[in-house]
Amino acid sequence: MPWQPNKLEAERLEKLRELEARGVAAYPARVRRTHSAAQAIAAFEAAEAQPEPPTVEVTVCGRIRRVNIKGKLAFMHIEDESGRVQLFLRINDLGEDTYALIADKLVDTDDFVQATGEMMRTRAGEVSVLTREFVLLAKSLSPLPVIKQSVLDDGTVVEYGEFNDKETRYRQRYADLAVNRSVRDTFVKRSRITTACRRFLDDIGFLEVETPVLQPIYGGAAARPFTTHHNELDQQLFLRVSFELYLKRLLVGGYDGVYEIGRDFRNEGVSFKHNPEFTQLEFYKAYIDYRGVMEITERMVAYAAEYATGSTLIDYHGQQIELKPPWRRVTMRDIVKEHSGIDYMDYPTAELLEGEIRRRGMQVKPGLPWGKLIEHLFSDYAEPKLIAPTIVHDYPRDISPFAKRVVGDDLHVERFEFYIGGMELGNAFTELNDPLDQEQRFLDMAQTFRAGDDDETPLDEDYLRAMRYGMPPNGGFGMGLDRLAMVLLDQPSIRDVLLFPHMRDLK
RNA sequence: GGGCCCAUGGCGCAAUGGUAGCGCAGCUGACUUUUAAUCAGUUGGUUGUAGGUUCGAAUCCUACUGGGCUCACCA
Repeated sequence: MPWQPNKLEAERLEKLRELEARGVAAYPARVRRTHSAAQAIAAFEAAEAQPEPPTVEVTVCGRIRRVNIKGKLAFMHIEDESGRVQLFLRINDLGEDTYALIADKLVDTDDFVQATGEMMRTRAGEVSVLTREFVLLAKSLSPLPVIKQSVLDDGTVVEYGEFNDKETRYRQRYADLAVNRSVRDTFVKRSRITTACRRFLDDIGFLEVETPVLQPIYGGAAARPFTTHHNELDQQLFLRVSFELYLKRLLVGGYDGVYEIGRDFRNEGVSFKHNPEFTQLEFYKAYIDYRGVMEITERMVAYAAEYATGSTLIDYHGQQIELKPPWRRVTMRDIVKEHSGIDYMDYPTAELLEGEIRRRGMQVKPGLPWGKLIEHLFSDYAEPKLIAPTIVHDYPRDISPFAKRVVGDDLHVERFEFYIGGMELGNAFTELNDPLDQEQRFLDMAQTFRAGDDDETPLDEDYLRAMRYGMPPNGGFGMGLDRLAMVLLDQPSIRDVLLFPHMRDLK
């Protein structure tokens, strides 16, 4: 659909024509910046503190956020990533032609400009650029939503007006970012969370790797995939649902510790904590078991919190949560018993457990495997209560095809998930490295699938071959980085930590 | 996919079946230290789309589209 300028846009187009008529380039190629807004102010304040303050000459660039024309004098605030700085613009300093661009309002809020001059302080005390040269860098044709700000004496910024329509903000994130400072901050912090995890793992000897996104056989998680097709090879491909099987092949290859941070794709429901593509962090480390993974997990999450927010004490949905290790560790059996009153070991088959669940009035799909029933009990009764960071370990074997059995316990495997703020953030195991056991698990899962559980886990022969060459014992870990960001940054929806969340087509 | 709620100028909102208004932004004018600048004047709407009820619909009904919350599946 071609652009249909609205009234405000038509006015700006008219200004664009007038600029052209006056020989002013609206989108010049040359630009020069000596200081960011924050640097310009800092440099002036440093100079000011000296006994004989030197002059501070700057060229700053940014987007105009406020214009106040007072006859032959004008003020502007321009904003770059570092913050805002005021321009002090007088007809005497700029000359009539340049000043006319401002006085005739050919330059608007939202335009990008460049200003050169000496730093000074206005009568009201605001550090400003006494602008001598004023250059339009980029004309804005569509006005952004207007939010006025006032700064109180204590430095708090009060905003008047808002741009708060969630749909428009998600669909036009660029506008959301341009207008809402706090949104910009959120994504800076999210980036720092990723950096922190990467740095933490690098520092303890992990190797960052990249594995295929397009996979002929998907696996590693119980999830429905997106399918695609390679035309030239005439090959059906799946977008990965996890990295697990490729990363563990690398341990066979001889690396002791590998991790990947990247996108997983799951063709399932969308909700406040599910997006069709999401960022996953997985690592696998040889010669440790899930106890070792627990330790890494606690330290990594605490490190990320500290690095991104400055503290391991976070505020999530009004609750204070301390992330400093050690975290509570509790078995699945104990946590389910604690919150539901059911000791599922008293009901060691699916039939018995389903009967007990129904007796207590819970709705549950008939014919679920034992482990799935336990998961339901857990997520209904226990999960929402796990606000403080909690490691829940020793999962039912029949829902965990890649984890080793707990020694002397046929029904449980060495697996844990960890919960913060009542939300699952990650999943980890002592990884299965017995190729024959693994093959049997694949076959069992296929059986379950045929029995009606619709999360297919296809048999990956190549993965089994890799394992037959010998895989070192290892601990593995997967975590949704988006969810970690939600918790650390106190955001209510995964869409608030995704720059471009998935949205339905507009028809 | 089910349930509930929402959709009105660029943005934020009003109008309880009877003339679609307000603030900000915009536009015109005044103003050489303002800062949510101020003062005077002023433009802009087929009320998400398509039907229906009614003398009359932003308002009531139906369907559709998009969004939010929630339940189910999942990380």
